[in-house]
This record gives sequence, structure tokens and C-alpha cells, in this order.
Amino acid sequence: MSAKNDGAGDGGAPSKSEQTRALILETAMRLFQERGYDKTTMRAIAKEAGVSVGNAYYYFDGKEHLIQGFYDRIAAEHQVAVREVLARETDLEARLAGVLKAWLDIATPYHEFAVQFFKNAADPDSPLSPFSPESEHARSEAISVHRAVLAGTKTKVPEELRDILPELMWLAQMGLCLYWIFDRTEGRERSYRLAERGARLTARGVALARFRVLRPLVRDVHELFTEFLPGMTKALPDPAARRASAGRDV
Amino acid sequence: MSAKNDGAGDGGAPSKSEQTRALILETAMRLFQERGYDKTTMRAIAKEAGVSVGNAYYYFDGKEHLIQGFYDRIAAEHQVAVREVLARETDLEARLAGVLKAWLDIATPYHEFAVQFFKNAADPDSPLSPFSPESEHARSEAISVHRAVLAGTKTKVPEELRDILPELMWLAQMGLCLYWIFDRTEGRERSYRLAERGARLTARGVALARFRVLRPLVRDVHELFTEFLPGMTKALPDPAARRASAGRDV
DNA sequence: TCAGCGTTTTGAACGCGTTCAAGAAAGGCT
DNA sequence: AGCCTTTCTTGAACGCGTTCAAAACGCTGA
Repeated sequence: MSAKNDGAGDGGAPSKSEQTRALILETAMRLFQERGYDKTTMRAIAKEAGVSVGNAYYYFDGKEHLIQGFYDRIAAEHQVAVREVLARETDLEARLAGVLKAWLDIATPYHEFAVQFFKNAADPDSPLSPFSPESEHARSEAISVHRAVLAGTKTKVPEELRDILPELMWLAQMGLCLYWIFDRTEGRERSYRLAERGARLTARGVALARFRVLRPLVRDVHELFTEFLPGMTKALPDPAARRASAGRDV
Repeated sequence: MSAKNDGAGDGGAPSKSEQTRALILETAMRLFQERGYDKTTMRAIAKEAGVSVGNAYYYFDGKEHLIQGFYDRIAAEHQVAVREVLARETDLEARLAGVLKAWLDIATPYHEFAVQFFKNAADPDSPLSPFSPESEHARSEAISVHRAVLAGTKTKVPEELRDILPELMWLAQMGLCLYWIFDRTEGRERSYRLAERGARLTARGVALARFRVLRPLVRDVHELFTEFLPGMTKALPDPAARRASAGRDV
């Protein structure tokens, strides 16, 4: 690991080591934005921050860990933006679209090194992956946002979907993020449209889920995601318990 | 680029340079499997193949390009396996599940460096990304498989879904692949279950898509994917044309 | 046979991320 | 004050992917 003690809370003055850590992180983020991730060397970061290379490695486990700062920054800004949207809108579709578009707005300046984010996301062993135990906190906060999206609307959400839908919507958001990374259109136009359309599709899907004909489909979706979403590293629960919680097969 | 001439077809004896290229590729793949991707150095590959490092770079643009061999191998084996499955099964669900499970079967030995595959997939600029122009051929072949899955079943596929469904199913397959990469369960148990459940869900969804209530939803799905799936690098078509082809807006 | 020319091969050198043994500072404790 | 322990800092050194100027090879035509 890195970065030893320093709880330091928020009240007291930042300790020396906290300052150094912050200095390195901020320098790195600045250089990343100025020159791009690949062209920013650890030596350059250290030099610019006025420390030694080794010192950067004392506080951070590696170069890629320095982008965690962007994660946090985006997440924080998004939380704020989301509050506004959810205070304003009452319609499910509008709320979801607002949340997604707010994310796109905020993430725009970082599109260049979003690829780097994603390369981390791709590695199940990386603590920077959004699925990693280390990201638990950020992940559950992001999911809470979608819980709030649902909670504040009058749309009736079917029982069976209520508990998994937020996670599903978060997953969809990850999908949008992926699309956005690949999106090369002017102003990420297509990503915005995808956000709109995705929100509409979701809202309609939820509204339609009440219908009789769709019961089996809804149950399938429910089963699929209760079984496969959480804790992919855990072993399968024993089949008996699984069957009991899922209703009869086929 | 790399690898100069050598069309050499398939009839004639392989030219010297073709042999060298193949030698390097095979050596690399062997070492990757023996030691893992990261622990296999370019120097080791070159030494083992009896050539110089520079020579490897003459034939391949970089280390990561050497994993293309695995892509091709998996794709080829899958094609064969798929033929059997599709000859045997007639039910849509069984066909789809068979195709997906065949992929899992074949990919199993390569699970270790699948992460590396995915890191490439994550980079829109990498020619190894499944979305890149360079992968066009492999991609369209994979999509054709799903076209065959649909073609051989008696399930009525709604007009609006017919042309996009294969691409959608391919996308779902990519999703399964992603899940599989993260899957740490014994024997990738969960991935297999996901394949089964996903196939069932898809089959049921298609069957239900005929119902009246679902028309708007189906249309949404259709619009979403006709608009957003192909050519993400192309500019948006002009709004007028888009509206005309999509029917009235909400 | 040999000169000319494109193709293939070489390996030293470069730049980078990362490590580590060693030392400097900062804080206790008596 | 002096000593010991923990925390922080250093920069040379390592290993790797990659590049490149130069050499070797193989062929063609005279």
C-alpha cells in the first residue's frame, strides 16, 4: 500500500505529508490535462512538484493511481449537479435523462484521458476498476443517485424491479460512459442523444412492466440481475436456496 | 504498418518472411500461455524464436499485436463449434445458448490473458479493439453467426427487430465476454449460467415483442440501435432524414 | 560475375515506470 | 540533552517496450 497515516480529519490543519500528497496529486492532474496522460512522465510530475520520483511512489502505488483524483472530482461535481436536477424534475424520464446528461456535461473536460479510466476498468484486479472492492464506496454512492431518481417520481415501480433497478440503471450508466469514450462526434452529440433515448426507453420499460404479458420477462430480468450483479467474486449460492428465492423454473 | 508484401495466397509454399512471421507469432503465443502476458518479454520471445527483438517489431507493430493470434484462433474454433450447434438445435433459446456456451468452452484456456484482450478493447484507437475498422471482418463474421441463429428458428421475429437483432445479440455476447473476464468462480460457472439465462431472456423478449402493448418499446429499441450502433465515428445524419426514418417524436 | 536495389535482420540505445537501499526529518521517551 | 523509532525523501539502478541506423541477404538484369 501507500500513504501511511494521516487521518487528520477535516478540522485540523493538513499535516505535512497530507500537503505533499496533495501537491503531487494536483501537479499530476494539471500535467495530465496540459499534456495528456501518456506524455506526462512520472519524472516530470516529480520535478514540477519539486519532489523526487521515489516520493511520488511513496504516496501513490503507481502512475495510474494518480487518475483517481479525476474519478473523485467528477463524482463530487456530479452529486451536486444531480441534486439540482432531482429537485427540479418529477418525471422519471426527465430525471434519469437529467442525471445522465449532467454526467456527460461534467465529464466533458476529461474525455481525453477517459480511455485511461477505462483501461483500468478493464482490469478486474485493479483497485481502480469500478467493480473493485476498493471502489465500493464510490459505486454505492453512484447507485444511490439512481435510487433517488426512482424515489422522487410518481411512476409505479413493480415490486420485483424495485430493488434491482438502481443497480441496473447504474450499469446502464456505465454503458453510456463506454459509448461516450468511443464517441468521436462533435460535442459528443451522439452520447447526449443516447442518454435521452436510453432514459426514455427505461421509463417506458418500467411503465410497461406492470402488464400481465410481461410478468415472465420481468421475472427473468429480476432473476438474472439478482443472481449475477452482486459479488461476482463470491461462489454461487447453493441451488436449493436459489430455486426457493426465484420461483419455479421455466 | 508492419509486414510488407507476401500475399502468397494459400496454394504456394510459404515464403521465408511468412515463415519468420509465423514463427514469431507462434513462439509468442506459446510463451504467453506458459508464462502469462506480462511476464513474457519481447526479448524472451525473440530469443526463443531465434531472431532479434527488432525483427519482431518488423513484423508486428507492438507486443499487444501478438495477441491477435488468439483472437483469430478463438474465432476460427468458434465458427466450427457453432456449425454443429446450429445443425442440432432448432429452438431459438437453445441455439443462442449453444452459441454462447460454445464460445465460453473455447475461450476457457485463454481466460488468463483475456484481461489483455479487454484492455485493447478499451482503447478506441487501438486496431485490436472489436469496434475498430481493422476488426471489421472478424466483427461482421461474428454478427453473421447470430444472423444464422435467427434464420434457422421458427420463432417469428418482428419486422422492426429483424435487421438489428443480430448486432444486438453480438453486443450482448460482448457483454457476456466482459462478465466472463471478471468471473472468478470455479469453472466460470456463473458465466455459463449467465449465458443460459441471457439466451432465455432474449428468446422470450423476441417472442413477446409481437404484442400490442410493446409496440412503442420495440420501436424505441429499434431507433436506439439503428441510430447508435453502426459507425460511431460517423457524423450524425441530418435531423430531417432522421425524423423521417424514425416516425413522429413523442 | 557483379552492381544495384528492395527486403529482412540486427542489436545498441532511448525513454519510461518502477524499485530499493540508504539517508534525512520529525517525534517521542528518559 | 541524547537516543531510538517511525515517517518521509532521495536518486541511482533495473527491466521493459520500442526505435533506428546500419548491416546482411536475396534477387534481377547486364
